[in-house]
Amino acid sequence: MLLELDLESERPLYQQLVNAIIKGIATGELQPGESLPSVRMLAQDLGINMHTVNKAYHLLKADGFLHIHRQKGVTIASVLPSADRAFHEKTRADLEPIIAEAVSRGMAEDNFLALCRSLFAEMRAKRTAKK
Amino acid sequence: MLLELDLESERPLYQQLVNAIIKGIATGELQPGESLPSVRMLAQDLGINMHTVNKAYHLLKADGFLHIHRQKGVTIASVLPSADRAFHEKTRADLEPIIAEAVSRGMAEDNFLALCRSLFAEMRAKRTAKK
Amino acid sequence: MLLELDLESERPLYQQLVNAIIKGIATGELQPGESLPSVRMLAQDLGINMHTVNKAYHLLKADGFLHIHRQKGVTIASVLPSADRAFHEKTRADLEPIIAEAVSRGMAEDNFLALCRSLFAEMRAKRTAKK
Amino acid sequence: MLLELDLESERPLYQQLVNAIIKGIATGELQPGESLPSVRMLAQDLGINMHTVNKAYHLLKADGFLHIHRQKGVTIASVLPSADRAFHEKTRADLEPIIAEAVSRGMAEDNFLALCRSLFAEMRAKRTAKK
DNA sequence: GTGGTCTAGACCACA
DNA sequence: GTGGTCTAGACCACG
Repeated sequence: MLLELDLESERPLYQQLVNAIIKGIATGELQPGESLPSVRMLAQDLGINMHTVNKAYHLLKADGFLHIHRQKGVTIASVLPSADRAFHEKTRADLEPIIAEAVSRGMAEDNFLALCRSLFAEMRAKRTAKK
Repeated sequence: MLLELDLESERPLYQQLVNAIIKGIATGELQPGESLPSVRMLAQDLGINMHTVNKAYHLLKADGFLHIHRQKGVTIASVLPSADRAFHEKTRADLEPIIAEAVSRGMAEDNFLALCRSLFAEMRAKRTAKK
Repeated sequence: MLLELDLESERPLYQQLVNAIIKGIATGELQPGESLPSVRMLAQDLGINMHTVNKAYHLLKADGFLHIHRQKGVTIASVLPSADRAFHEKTRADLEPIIAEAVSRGMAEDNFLALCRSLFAEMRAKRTAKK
Repeated sequence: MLLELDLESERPLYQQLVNAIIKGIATGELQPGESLPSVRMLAQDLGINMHTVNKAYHLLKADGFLHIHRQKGVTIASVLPSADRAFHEKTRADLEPIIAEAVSRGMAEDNFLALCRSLFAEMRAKRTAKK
């Protein structure tokens, strides 16, 4: 899997890593049960510090996306976390300011929904390409 | 307009302020051309630091949502910024990790779109109520 | 509040800190809403590294015992977490090996319960002494 | 005796093994004087490293639960260690953080004691069933 | 070789 | 001055 970090971004590196891995899961590039590089390996590959990778891994572990074994290393959870109520609320809170700005700028609801659909389609595209 | 800040939130206060004002515009609570409290007034009302309000105002000015006159004070722009290409790309970038997580958690696309629609409806609701 | 860390112990320093703070809450030495020293201050007082204190604080935050504000610093939660089902199960899992060894060594159930009661009494003692 | 190890657990395998064997003694599944599988056998059965089993056995030997003879193999001690003063203190130290958290979370002392009793009962249950 | 822990020290965002 | 982030490098437990 190809990971690209933007060292210039305001978004913390560990957050970018978290997003990249979740995206990898969404697109099927990372399959449940699959192994991830060790913290040190990935850190070296990305040219960042071990602890930064470690933090990303632990956040994903806390959310149930990863399993971390002391010896076997890190793997994608075989059973991924579900879209529970807490996730719905978090998503709603995240979307609100985005949609508020879209409305303020006069973006049509249909355009916004089309944008969402295209992103969903993008995830699916890689997923099926994989098969 | 009623502003609610969450001092416990991880989101910076100035960011919450920006979001709240944009939401106010989206719901019609804040009309184009309308005046906003002075930096000092709002800071006092909210019990926060003047610099925090200032930062929020200037970010909104940079985005074209506000005009800041040395004499006349702060007003909502009479012509709001449009949903230009840059905004589309920013929105796309913001939505990507959200949608990636939704997909990873097995949330159906329709559920996600329904959530977006309900947020749009919420904005509209206040808008028409206002009329 | 007096914190004592055992640098020789196998138990990680951050874990000892977590335990000490929870004990402080149990005995009433630390009251809900009360402020805790900043990570740097406490680290200096204890002669340990800032990150170690930080880790302890974040674990306690994750469990709902602490609030961490970017500016105001760290405070004991005003509403402490409850003894929910997850806590019961964790406690049961923690107690099992302890009780198994007690049984193996022929310790009478009553003696064990008396030991528990004395520990409860100890917490209460400081609590009422405080009042 | 059936041994179940949780490879995903944070608890080291050797520690789980120690606990499992002590629990076996507590429930009577393992009787004083009884033979245990050799290090190699058990390691193979459990699919774990020989050194891990070895470490568990030696810890139990140090506590007086096991005898290790070069020829006769490994057996449960015919005279089990007693609940001496050192054990009382260790138990007290182990219980303290657990009880502190229970108190902090507002768990009633009676509930906690009931939990302990149920665990004692569990051990006894298997013991009598065995007879 | 893996992650876990701890240290030391730096720069930044926030208010 | 607060916590947040990141780096660099060390030693240890585990298997």
